[in-house]
Amino acid sequence: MSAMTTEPVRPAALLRIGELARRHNVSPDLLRVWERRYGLLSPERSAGGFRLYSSADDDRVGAMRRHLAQGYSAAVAARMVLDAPAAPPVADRDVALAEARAELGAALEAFLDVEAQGVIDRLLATFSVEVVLRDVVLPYVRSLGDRWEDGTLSVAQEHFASAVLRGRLLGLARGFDVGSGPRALLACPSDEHHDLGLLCFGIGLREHGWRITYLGADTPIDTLRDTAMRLDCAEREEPLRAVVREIAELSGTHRVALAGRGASVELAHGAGAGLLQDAPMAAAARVAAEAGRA
Amino acid sequence: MSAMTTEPVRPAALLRIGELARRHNVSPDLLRVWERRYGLLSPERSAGGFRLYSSADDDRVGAMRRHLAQGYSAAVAARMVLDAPAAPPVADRDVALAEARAELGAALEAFLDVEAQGVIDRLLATFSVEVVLRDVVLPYVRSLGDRWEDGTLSVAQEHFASAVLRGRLLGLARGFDVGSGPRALLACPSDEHHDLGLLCFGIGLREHGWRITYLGADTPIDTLRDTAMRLDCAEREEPLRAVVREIAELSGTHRVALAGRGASVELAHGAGAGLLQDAPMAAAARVAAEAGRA
DNA sequence: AAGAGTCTGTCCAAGTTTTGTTCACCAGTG
DNA sequence: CACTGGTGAACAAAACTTGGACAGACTCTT
Repeated sequence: MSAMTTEPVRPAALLRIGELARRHNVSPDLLRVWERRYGLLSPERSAGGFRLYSSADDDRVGAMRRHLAQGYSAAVAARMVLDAPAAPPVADRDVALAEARAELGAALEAFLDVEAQGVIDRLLATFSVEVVLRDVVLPYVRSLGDRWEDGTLSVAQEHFASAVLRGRLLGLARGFDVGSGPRALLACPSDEHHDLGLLCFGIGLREHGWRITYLGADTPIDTLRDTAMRLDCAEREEPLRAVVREIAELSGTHRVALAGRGASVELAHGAGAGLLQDAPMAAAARVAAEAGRA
Repeated sequence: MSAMTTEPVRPAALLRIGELARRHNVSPDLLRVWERRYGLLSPERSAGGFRLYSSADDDRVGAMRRHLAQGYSAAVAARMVLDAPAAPPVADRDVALAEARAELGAALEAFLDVEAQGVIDRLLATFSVEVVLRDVVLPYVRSLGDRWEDGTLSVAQEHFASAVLRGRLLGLARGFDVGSGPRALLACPSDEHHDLGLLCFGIGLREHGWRITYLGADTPIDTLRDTAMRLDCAEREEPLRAVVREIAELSGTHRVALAGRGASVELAHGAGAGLLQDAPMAAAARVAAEAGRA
């Protein structure tokens, strides 16, 4: 598991009921009642009889809360949690991913940090990074954008969701420049602040052995040029419009590709740059394959 | 902070109980009781029977306190400390921190992701989150800003460093809304894109038991208001200027504080808001303490 | 549409455990 | 001598336990 917190080891991390309750924003009474009625939890006991919960119990409470947030009744939710270990040979992968997407959205839009992180943890434990990004994170990011334009989503919800996802993605970006593959310099142009797609693309390339230098949102074209020169990097990607002349210049010495909503065939052609029209993860795979062939 | 120039913390230096207690802001009685009940410490004795603590004991007390702050009960915390392998001692804390800061800067400015991550890993293994943020990350972020204005640093370097640090900080922000403490809603106002300081402040508050909802950079004032209403949150922070009227309005129903370079006494006063002028980590400690007293 | 039954989270009360502090009294240190 | 430390017992507050009662929201039946 790649994205652990700072806690080094915790085999014996036992929590008492108050702390577990606090961590999930739930009352201690409720935890006891879930134990009594549904057998959801089976904590050890201290010498004096206090409940001591393991991290497995902790996970179960998180799952329970997620299911409740989805609208399941407590009894059903508990049953689902308890049956879960038997279920992970998930009947249908696509269904599981779709459900996860919905859960992730529900959690993020209700500002439930812990639950959202739990969904991502579970996904990463079951599926590859590529699949998680391609089939859950990116679709959700796209829907974020759409619904933000609609006004269906508040700016705060969009910001919160972005912050949580950016944290996870940057966590996955550890070791971005390790290895000996070709190097990609990734940046969004000036005034472009939506960098999550680019970040996913970078992680995708990384999975194919590339080294990434990630500059992120709102990067002026000339600092990009300078950095491309300075690093021995051979590639770059970026989404937008009227820096065509500079891009054209740069594409003389480096391979440049445009991507994202602002990119078009004409724009790319005019700048002498490549165009990435496919989805980020697919584009990453393709680019890596092409570079390998060359 | 510790102007105890009497002794330069030689590894062989043995502390008596009063000094150890003072260093950790804990009563001597408590140290004795931790020793008797949990066997946490095993000090040597002076000829006359006084306890003499080694630096390993010193570390154990620090670890104990950290676990306690995380919500573990004393018995469990002690067991975790005793089960964990002892960390190798650090010769001189301040020197180590200064060196780490230099290393971190060098790595980031040379676009060396792995090295930078390694420095942070090492720091977090040795020091508490609060210390690392206060004495390494925040000073470096500040110098980033300064040198960016100077032109000493390229935009790319600044962007890269920000991205790496933001990733780590957001990683530390996991479980931001866990618990039952007061809730803080954190955001930078519109057009403010430097959120690292705010993020550190949030982590600091978190360490003191607050729940955080983090919206990040460039958040319009009205979405902030709506979200403050929607969550039961009682607090908020944010750095800037001509949304004074809206802030004034909001400060009627919620506690509001301004911070950062754009904040001034007049501005805060005009908006009926508080002002955080001290360093982020200190401000976090202070705010938490004040709220606790109230 | 009213009533009965169910589900679910909260509240209560009396008793126990855990944990930090206090106290009384004596001893070591400088 | 003034101050700090050692010991052990007692203490008080916080946290927890058990078992049951209970109110609000549903669902099902009549």
